Parts: sequence; structure tokens; C-alpha cells
Amino acid sequence: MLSSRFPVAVQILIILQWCSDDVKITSEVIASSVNTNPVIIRRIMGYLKKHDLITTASSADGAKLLKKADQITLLDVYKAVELTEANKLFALHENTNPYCPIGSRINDVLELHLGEARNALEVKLDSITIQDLVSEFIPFDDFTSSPEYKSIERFFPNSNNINNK
Amino acid sequence: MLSSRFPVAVQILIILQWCSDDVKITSEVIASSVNTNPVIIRRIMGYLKKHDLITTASSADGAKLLKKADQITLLDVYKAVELTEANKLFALHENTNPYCPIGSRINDVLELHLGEARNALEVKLDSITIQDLVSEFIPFDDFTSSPEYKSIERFFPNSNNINNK
DNA sequence: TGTGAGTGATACCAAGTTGGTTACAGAGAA
DNA sequence: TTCTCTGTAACCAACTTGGTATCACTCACA
Repeated sequence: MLSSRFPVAVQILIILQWCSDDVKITSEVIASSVNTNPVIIRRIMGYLKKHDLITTASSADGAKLLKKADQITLLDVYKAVELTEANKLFALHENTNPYCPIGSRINDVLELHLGEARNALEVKLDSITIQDLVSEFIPFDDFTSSPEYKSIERFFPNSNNINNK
Repeated sequence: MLSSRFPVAVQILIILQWCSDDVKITSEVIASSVNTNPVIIRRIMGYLKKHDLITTASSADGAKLLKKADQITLLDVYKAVELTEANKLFALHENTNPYCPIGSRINDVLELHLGEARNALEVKLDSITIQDLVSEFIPFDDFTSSPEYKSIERFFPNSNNINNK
């Protein structure tokens, strides 16, 4: 099973797009939504930043998307946070027997076919944008005009208070 | 990155199909081809056995396929050795903030779309059979009639001798 | 011109997974 | 009975992962 970095990275981008531009989104606010530590969020935002998907601000303004949400696909995000060399999906066994007719060629054969499978995954990921996902949530304006809404701190409360562990 | 259990399992099945029926294939022979420890092979063969893909013999005869090679797809193998609950591919972050409009629904939304991506992967894996892969190697009979061939031990030598670490 | 908020980076931790190894009881063919 | 091989258990070291604490630095703003 793959790590949760990718799903969390997607959630970060969704929040950045979902909130209106004048809301300051810090790592703490996002951590509250994910229910984890702000450092975890900053780590992942570091990867997103390195791949020119977002900007961050050291004191005010908070983080922003660097591209339009319908121009960021899940594949972009996947590649940004998948840390293995060349985003490998399947780990082949190294140093197979060079004297065995199967062992000596198995990795070439597997790389070809498992590469096709991985490509099918990536094509699908590339067809889904952050905007597609955002549109499946209640619009920010609808939410902030609802009776429950008081402030951004209200609906992104400190994660410590809701940790149901 | 996913573990190498799956690629190794595929190699095991390829060897079983590739060798002629009268060759006794033990975990040690396969370990030699993969260049690992026989116990690793037995562990993985245990999963393949549990999913009715192979049989093993405790003293003679060695292991055999339980289905025709063109009836075993890579998806069958993947599902047999992928040990996470329901063969999950992406690990979602648990206990997201139930009071946040994004956090409270993110996992439902991600499950839907990442499920589609995973499905694309699995459809591809399901289109490739063990027989497809076996046909990309030199036929067993051609190999055993070649000048280099002396015995099964000869071309599956003990892995210790060739470990180039 | 300070001050406070937030980032980025480091260091550390516990838990889980993985590939590898040794050991040994049991099955079963010869 | 003996020999081979399996299946399983018990370890182990290395690595990854999510989490936590700490701190220097940046920068808006009062």
C-alpha cells in the first residue's frame, strides 16, 4: 500500500482552491482539516512547492495555488509527492540470477508489462483535476453564508480538540 | 512504492509454467533464479497456494500450477500477494476533521476517484496472463537442447555463488 | 523599529513493513 | 529408515512512515 502523502497533498490543494482568496490558509488550518500535525503539512507542501504547484508565505497571506485548479491533475500531485526514483510503482527484485534464462531477463519483461499497468493508472490520474474534486463539495460562499458559520477558526478548529483516538 | 512480493510471485509462476512437467521445482531452485532465500519463496508460495493458484509437495514432485497459464492473470497474482485489506492501493488519512466541510467528506470523494484510478490499473493487470509472459522467454526445450545445458542445477546454480553484492 | 505569526528545517521517536536468516518439526517418497 | 523438502516460527537489521518538539529566520504590520 502506498503512503498517505498523496491523498493528503490532494486535500491540501482542494482546500487552497476551495477557500476564497482572502482567507489566509496556514499549515495549521490545513492540519486541522486533515487532523494531523502542521509539520506534516509543511513537509508535503514543500514537495508541492518544489514542483511549482503552490507558493507559501512566511508570515501573512498564507499559501496559494500557482496554477488554475483545472490545470492541476492528480498525476501532477502524485508525481510531486511520490518519492521513489522515477515514481516507480512496483519494486522489482534486484540481482536476479544472470545464468538463469528466466532470472536473467525477468526484470526487462516485467518492466515492460508492469509499466503498461502503471501507465493505465497514470492516464486515469491525469484525467482528474483538482477542480473536478472541488466541485464535489459545498461551495465556500454557500458555507460561509450558512447559519453555522462564524469564522474560519470555527470550522477548522484545532485538531487536538477533535482527535477521537 | 509497493513491495517486490508481487514481481517475485509472477516470476515463480513463470518458472512453474516454463519448465517441462517432469522437472522438479523446489523453493530452492526458484530462490536461485530470483537470487534470494528459499524461505522467502515459500512464504510467497504460501499466498499463491491459499488462493488456489499452485500446489506444492512436501518431498517429491515439486510445485505445479493449478490452472492453465493463460487462465492466470497478473491481477490474480496481485490480489493473492497484496496483503492490505481489500488490496487497497492508496492509504487515506484516517480521522479527518468531521467539523470541516472538506475534511468530513474528503475520504468519500477520494475513494471514488482514486478507486477509478486503481481500477484502471487492475483492468490492465487482468489483461496480461502468465502465458503471455512465458512466451517472451526462450522455450524450455530449446534451452535444454542447447550446448550449454547440462542439468537443472547447472542453470539454476546456488544463489550464494552468484551474489554480486 | 520592534513584535508576533508562520515557515522551513532539523532532530528525534515509535510503530510497522520488508527482505533475509536460522532452526526445526513433520510429511512423504525411495 | 533415511533423505529431501515443506511450512512455520522466531529473530534481525534496515527502511519508511506519521508524529512531535525545537529553533532560527522571514516578513507584514502596528
